[in-house]
Amino acid sequence: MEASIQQVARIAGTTSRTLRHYDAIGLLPPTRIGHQGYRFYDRDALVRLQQILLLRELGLGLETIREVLDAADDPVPALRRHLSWLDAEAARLERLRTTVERTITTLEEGGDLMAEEMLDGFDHTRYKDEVVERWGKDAYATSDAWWRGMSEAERADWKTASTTLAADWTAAAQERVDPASERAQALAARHVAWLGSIPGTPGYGTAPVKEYVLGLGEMYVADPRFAKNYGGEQGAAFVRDALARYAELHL
Amino acid sequence: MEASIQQVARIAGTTSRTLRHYDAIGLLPPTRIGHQGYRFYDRDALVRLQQILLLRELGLGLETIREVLDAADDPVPALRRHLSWLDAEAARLERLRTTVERTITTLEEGGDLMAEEMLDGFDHTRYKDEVVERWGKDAYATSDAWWRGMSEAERADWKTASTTLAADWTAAAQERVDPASERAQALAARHVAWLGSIPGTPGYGTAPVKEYVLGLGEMYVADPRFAKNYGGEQGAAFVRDALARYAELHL
DNA sequence: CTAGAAGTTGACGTTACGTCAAGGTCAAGG
DNA sequence: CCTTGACCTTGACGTAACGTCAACTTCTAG
Repeated sequence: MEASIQQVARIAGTTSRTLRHYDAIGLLPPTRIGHQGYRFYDRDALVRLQQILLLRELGLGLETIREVLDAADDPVPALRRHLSWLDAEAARLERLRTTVERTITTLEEGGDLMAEEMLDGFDHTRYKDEVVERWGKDAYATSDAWWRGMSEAERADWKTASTTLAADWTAAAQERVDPASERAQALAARHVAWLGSIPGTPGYGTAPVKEYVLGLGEMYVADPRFAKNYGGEQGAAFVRDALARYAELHL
Repeated sequence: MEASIQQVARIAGTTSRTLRHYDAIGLLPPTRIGHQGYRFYDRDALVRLQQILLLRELGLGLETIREVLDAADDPVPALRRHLSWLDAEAARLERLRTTVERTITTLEEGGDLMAEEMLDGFDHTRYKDEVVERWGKDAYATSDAWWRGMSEAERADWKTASTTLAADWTAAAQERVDPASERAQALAARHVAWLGSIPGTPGYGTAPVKEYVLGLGEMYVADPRFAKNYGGEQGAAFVRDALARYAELHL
């Protein structure tokens, strides 16, 4: 039993264009090609098409589908991989959601789009809840007061310094420097000194508390808002590793 | 203060290619272009770039970003729209997850990829839990026994009949027929008769129970596994409406 | 003066088709 | 026999947001 391209498309609930596409990429060649060039499909082809469409609905790419079907492989491992991909995507969306909501809140409280950026170097304010929970209300209140007490010019200077630091981190990370190298450790020293200059930091006046530094490092990696200051997740991981080593040796 | 394309890219944590792209699509033209064709950006451009990147991280498209920034519009509505898009995406992923898991289960229980398709017309087995809960263990057991008792040939015939019915529904839906029209109601009659021919269906022997038919209609729409048999959500909604009307008038 | 770093403009590749465009094939009806 | 209409064909462009050469020019430091 043979069917034309249009008939097959209707039966399977897709379009003739899709079938031509699958032919073009070699995923589903027609059973027979008439002297006029018309494509004809038999029952086996229809079965394969159904499998393709099934897998496609699960969200797999055509290339993956081809591998699964052609290898006559057990499709379960591929499906499991796909499952974890779905999970990763869901997690990403959830993070986006959180960020968007936070941005909306910021805007509605009177901030402009840049208000978020302006605080880039001043991580605490954006993590009020976490900071309060982990380091106490006083730490937050102190640094908050310090921040609010600065003049515009002072803030600008301070921001420049922190931006420069972040840029240097990013550059080092992009050059794939070893976190244990002198260069990275020098940056870590600057970073720690910078942290120590912020009133409210645990250990302010002497040197920041080791656990505080380690915790910050993790936060840089875990949260995209921080991570982006250091060149994404990779960069943040580099910062975290360098800071961790520095903290172990010197704090 | 001016900076070259490369410098700006590093500061903002992006690439020069991206900046050229933004120039090309008119999203962020450079402040000045040197006699050599080099692009130079000033502080304002950098601010705009930061805003662009911020919005981009939230998942907005460049076109949307342009609208938000150029209209000097309140970005909150756009962000809210984006938020609901994110929600829809999350829901979609969740559905996919469920389906993939179900497929894995099916495969591990010894079914092949087609086992899922083979049961297309025989909805009950795929909804064992729901069916049992709503219509009782007996209904499920009866229809299951009936299905297993058929020969391959009988199943093939039966499948053909149900496939044809689904195809007819799909065609009618695509032609935007009115669910109350004669054609749609004739299909509904066939559908109800078909349901009535399945042992285990509530009302088997006489006519299917009205609530059962209505419930099925909702399930067709709600679950993509059913919906696809009738040409997607739109098609399933058509089937549901036609069935609902038929059930009200005749059951 | 010359290497190397950085800049430029094309242009193709990516995903899975949708959507014309231009034209050949086939069955039915006048 | 001719037309109409349905169905088929092969291109080829468009999509989102750049990555990645390629080929060439310009700037900067030794």
